[in-house]
Amino acid sequence: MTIVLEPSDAAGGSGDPLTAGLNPQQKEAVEYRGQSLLIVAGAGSGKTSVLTRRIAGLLATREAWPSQILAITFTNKAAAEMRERVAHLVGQAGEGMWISTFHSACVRILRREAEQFGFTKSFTIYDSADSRALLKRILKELDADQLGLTVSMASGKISKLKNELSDVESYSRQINMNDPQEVMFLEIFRQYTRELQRANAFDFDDLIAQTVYLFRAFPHVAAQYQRRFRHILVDEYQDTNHAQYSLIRELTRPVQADLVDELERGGQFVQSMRDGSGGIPGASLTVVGDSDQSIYAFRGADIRNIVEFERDFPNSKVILLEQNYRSTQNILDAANAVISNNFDRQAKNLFTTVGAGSKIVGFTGYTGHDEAQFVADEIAALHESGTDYKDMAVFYRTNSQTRALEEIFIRSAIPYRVLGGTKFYERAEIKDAMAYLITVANPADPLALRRIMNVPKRGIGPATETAMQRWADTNEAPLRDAMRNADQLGLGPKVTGAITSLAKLLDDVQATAATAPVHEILSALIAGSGLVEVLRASRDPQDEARAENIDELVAVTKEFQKNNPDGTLLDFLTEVTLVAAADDLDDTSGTVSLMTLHTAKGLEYEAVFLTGVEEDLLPHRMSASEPGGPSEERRLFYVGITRARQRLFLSLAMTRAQFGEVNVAMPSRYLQEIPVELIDWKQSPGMANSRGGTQPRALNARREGGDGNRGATPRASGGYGSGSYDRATAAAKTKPKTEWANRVTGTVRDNGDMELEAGDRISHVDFGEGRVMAVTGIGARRIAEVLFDGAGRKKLLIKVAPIEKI
DNA sequence: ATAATAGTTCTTTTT
DNA sequence: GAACTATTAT
Repeated sequence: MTIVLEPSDAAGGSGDPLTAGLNPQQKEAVEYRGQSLLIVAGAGSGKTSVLTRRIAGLLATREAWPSQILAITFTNKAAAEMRERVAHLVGQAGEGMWISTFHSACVRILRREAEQFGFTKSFTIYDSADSRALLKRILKELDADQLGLTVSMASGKISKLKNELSDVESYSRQINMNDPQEVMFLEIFRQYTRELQRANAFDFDDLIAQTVYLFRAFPHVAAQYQRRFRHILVDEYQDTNHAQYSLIRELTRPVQADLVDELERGGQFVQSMRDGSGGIPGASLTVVGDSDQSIYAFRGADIRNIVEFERDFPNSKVILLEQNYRSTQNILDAANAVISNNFDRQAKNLFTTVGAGSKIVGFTGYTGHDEAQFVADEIAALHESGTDYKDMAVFYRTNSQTRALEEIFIRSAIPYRVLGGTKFYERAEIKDAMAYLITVANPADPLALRRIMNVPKRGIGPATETAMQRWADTNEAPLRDAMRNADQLGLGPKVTGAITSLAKLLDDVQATAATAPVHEILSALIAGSGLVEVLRASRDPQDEARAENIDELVAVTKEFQKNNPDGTLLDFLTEVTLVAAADDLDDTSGTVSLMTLHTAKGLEYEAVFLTGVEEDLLPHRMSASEPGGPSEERRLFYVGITRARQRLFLSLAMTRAQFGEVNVAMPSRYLQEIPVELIDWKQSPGMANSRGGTQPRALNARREGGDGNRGATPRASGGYGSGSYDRATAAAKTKPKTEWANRVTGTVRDNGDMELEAGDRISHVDFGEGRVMAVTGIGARRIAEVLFDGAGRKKLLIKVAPIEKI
């Protein structure tokens, strides 16, 4: 993403390149010097530019060394972009700054200081799935479901407590000991905490909370960082939670004279930093945010942090950026109208000088697929008229909405990529391979060890595992030792052999881990365990895809080693765990981006499709019961709208398939908040409802699809046995549109080498009959341009489109 | 110990 | 529709 700053009327050709082209408010935000500064930056107001120029200014004037700057961003991607843009402005002078996310910065600090409080620097990080797995074990052991406790309740509550900086001790003091459920939860919390400590692991929330704990418990440690960071800048401040807020508070605290003396004795340079009392004054703090874009309350983000900033940090300067350099006035009018329905907000009105622009386009489909087809058609049309695919994005509220979109996009030969969602690293086989790496990096972690114990199958079942656990408990030794001493467990010779050889493999690889490159460690583990070998030998076609995924992981480690020649296994594991959905964005060349509204924050596109604008989806059903839920959902909608530069499309469906069943959907309440004259409805909710004169293409399609005629011709021409052909055909008859649900194996339908040329007549599941106008592309990417009798012109990917020659 | 089958429950958003 | 659980049969 790039934010282009238009020269404003007020700012003229001042000589300073850092403020050239800025409006007066932006200029002030770059140049203001003081203890604390709040920049209230409306969507598209050029805040990234302001922030980078502010940093560049500090460096260029020698007010700060790079090492004295700490900038916190929301994603690693944003951090990388900021670093790049600062480098662009000041060149080499920017090296040594800390620009990272809260989590990455805390990992960096914790790795250095872990030994201060009972961890080693090789700690691992548990992602949400890992901590859920751990909680699951604990709940089962305690029979907690008897009291109605679930894993998601427990993990949600623990996360919330940690975000509030509560630990087991402080929580135990505030509960009602007569409520067995609360007592049970406390026990779960206690065991969870103990297990993490034993495993030498932190969960996501710990990374922040434990850093705060570290600073509070060890003032001399905190003093080092307070001395070091003189300028702290925080982006997306409205999304900070209490723990993150506290971290900032700790970092900006002044250092008392006696601690400065201690630093000095430790060899740190402090002389010119001391103030009158001999201490070091607190770092200067700049925060940037927009309370209208606060969308992470569910994760503990506290909007009060930004609203009450002036109270928290007295004598703060506040600068308001309201001029928008991104969107057309029509889009901004819609955004302003929507957000003004949130009553408890500070007044703010975005404006632009670029003009009204096109109207917002609205569309109501009969089904989610119909809606997706609309999106695909509009994208094709935009592409034809010169908009690059990479400048278009499709947003949705829930990840499950991708299914229909992907299916239609594949058929329509629209190149796309999904950001976030079921990520590469969440796949079971990747988690398996990663667990091998974790056991080598952090032998204390029993969770990872359990995961790989019987993967691939070695005949080590639950019974064997409990036997080992029992040995470990009685000998007060880690699980790994139980494996090394498998012969003492009194198990069968086959199992014993399997255990000892796994233990040997892990020990052998571990011995090389300090020096060997990451990809060699991984390859050794894969070769030694037979992980890929077993998958390759399987008849299940999905296993082949899984094997390829693991190969891909090896490639990733090679790439990592190339980019970080000194990178250790721990560095690799950390990086992988902390990547965010939007971090994946890098080479989006030539593809449409699909993502949730949450990952869309901070990005911008020429054309934006906001899909599923329905009640129970946006606002989401779950938000209704939460305090502040509907307002937060409205902000989410607002965030989506304001991502668009030129074109905005709002779409919804009359019916939506959710968890198997088809439900009737109602238009979102937020649609009515947009002035009618701003929207040009291609098919309004009313029109779709009446099923009257407008072309009911989806209904046509249904009838066509159900006539049973299509099943007569084989469409799987190669690679599949007759059994799978039958199944595919049967499935196609009843539910033709769910064929692509399985993305592990790629596309199930395969027209193979179907020959088509201009003039042929074909029949399509959705669009009925039509005539081929042209065929372009080669091989698997052959595309047919078809003029359908009822549905107009479409482009189809021949290989996978549900079509037949007639 | 494992593979296959049938039944269950749920899904918001994410570092 | 998927992911997990419980119950079978091998």
